Amino acid sequence: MLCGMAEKKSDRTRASILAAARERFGADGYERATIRAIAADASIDPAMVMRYYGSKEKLFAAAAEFDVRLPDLRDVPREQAGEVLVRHLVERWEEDDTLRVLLRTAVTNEAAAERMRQVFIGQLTPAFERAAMDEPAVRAGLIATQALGFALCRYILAFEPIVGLSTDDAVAWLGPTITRYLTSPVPSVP
Amino acid sequence: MLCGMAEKKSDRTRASILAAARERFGADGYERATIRAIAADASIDPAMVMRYYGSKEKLFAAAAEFDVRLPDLRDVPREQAGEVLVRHLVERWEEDDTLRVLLRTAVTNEAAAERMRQVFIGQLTPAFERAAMDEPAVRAGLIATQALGFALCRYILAFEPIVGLSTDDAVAWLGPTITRYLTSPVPSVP
DNA sequence: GAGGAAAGTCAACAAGTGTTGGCATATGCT
DNA sequence: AGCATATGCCAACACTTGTTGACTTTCCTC
Repeated sequence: MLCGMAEKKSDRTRASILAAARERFGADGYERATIRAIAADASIDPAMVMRYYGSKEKLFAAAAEFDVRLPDLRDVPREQAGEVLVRHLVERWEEDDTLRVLLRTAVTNEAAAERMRQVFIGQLTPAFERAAMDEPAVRAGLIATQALGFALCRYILAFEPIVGLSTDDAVAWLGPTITRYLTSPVPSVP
Repeated sequence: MLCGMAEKKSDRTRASILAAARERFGADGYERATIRAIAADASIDPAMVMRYYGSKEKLFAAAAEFDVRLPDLRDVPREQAGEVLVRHLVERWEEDDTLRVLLRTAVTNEAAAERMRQVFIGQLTPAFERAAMDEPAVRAGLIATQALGFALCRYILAFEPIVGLSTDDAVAWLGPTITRYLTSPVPSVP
């Protein structure tokens, strides 16, 4: 078999290591997710993990690679922007566990926290800037508080009333909040 | 010195251990906060920590002892309830680092997560029940998402736009959200 | 002051961590 | 075939962790 092909053997194990890493990091956090456990999940020797990714930190960096893939908010009217954004975020959260990895680890790992800042401030702020909003950074931050708080309570802390919400329920509750953070004039504090 | 007095020597070191533990747990999370580091902060031998608290888990349990001390919401009109609650929570957060300890650790430590559930669902829900609200658990959960998300972004992840908010700013922005979660009729999802 | 408990120190253990180098195996090319 | 390279496993390392037991010092009571 001539190996210009994409399907090399090593690529498969590389990928299975990454999958196992994501699961473990997401379930246990950075410190408690051990290389040995990840290797066991991938049915492989711990040394292989080092061979392929160099170190635990680099493996984590690979596992936490992420892009929010924001929808273009200029297409939707301001009053629906909140609901569109919430639905996008919740669905994104549900389909991809990378965000859960990031959330679990960002609390104790500075590199993960930095990436979180990049994603939620660094990607949201310019998007709002393009939509010609005032105070785009503050609005991005506020939306991050509600979105991350929801994810924290739903996926990490498992608050029953929040876990029990359907996607539609969540959108119906959170949508207006996000809309207000997007559209409300900056409150003047006396 | 007759030792019926309250000021025994051991009580002081006990307290200094607890203070150091709170700081370390709050700054580093459960796993990275080592007994040795806590002991060093308290200028004491690691063995003393075990002598006084038995184990790391018990020390953590002592350090995470906490009560929200909710204000009585029956006194305030519904329209201001959100602002009152937010102001109370933010101030509580600012004055006492126990909540930060809890937040940092709850993400990886199941015992801390359980306590978080007790505090935010177990204490908030019955308070709303007493105030004769419908769906008290869901409302408690939603308020928890916004409150915890705010704390996460402000104290743990250090999102600059959120760190920069004054207490009054925070109340002005979050107050209406909490009020809506308290008062809005349950959205009907088709 | 003598006796005894309380408070603190020291060194060590057993277990688990990330990480490394050497050695076997298999795989693909000529 | 035979060689070279990629892939994988094993055993060990250096280190840190929570935890323990024996020893010394300090302090209070008699």
